[in-house]
Amino acid sequence: MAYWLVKSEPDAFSWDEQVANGVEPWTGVRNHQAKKNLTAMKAGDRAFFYHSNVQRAIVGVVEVVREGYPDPTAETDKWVCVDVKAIAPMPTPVTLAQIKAEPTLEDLALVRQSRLSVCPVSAEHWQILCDMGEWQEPA
DNA sequence: GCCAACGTTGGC
DNA sequence: GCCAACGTTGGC
Repeated sequence: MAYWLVKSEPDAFSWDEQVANGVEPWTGVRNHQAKKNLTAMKAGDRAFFYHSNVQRAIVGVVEVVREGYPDPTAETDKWVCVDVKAIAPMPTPVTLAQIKAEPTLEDLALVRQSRLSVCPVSAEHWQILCDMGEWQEPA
């Protein structure tokens, strides 16, 4: 299983909406590197749900339930989206400031490439971030 | 609101 | 194919 981090501006699409909707298509990616990451996602992969801009924190965890397919919101079929399902919120949201203050996370794609909206997360970094957020696997 | 990073576009 | 101009994203 691979791990990821997906970003959304809460003004456009928030974690609360993700929870309310359950399964939601992750659309609107118009960047080739982000698309590459979306394409590499497998069903069952986990991703952190990150609020950019106003909150700047990891606020929840989602699971990939449908692998890459053409993004219906794109004018051409060259862009890709996946479906993700809300699993649970982070008990303690992990802020960007905390992430930047943690030396073991300095290579995180989120930090190194702040504009990339879909980033891979290594298993080691995933574990560190789960610890920081006091993540508990739902029963 | 400003600015840095980065992607895209278009002239040459 | 290079590079300047411009637009967008996202942190501060």
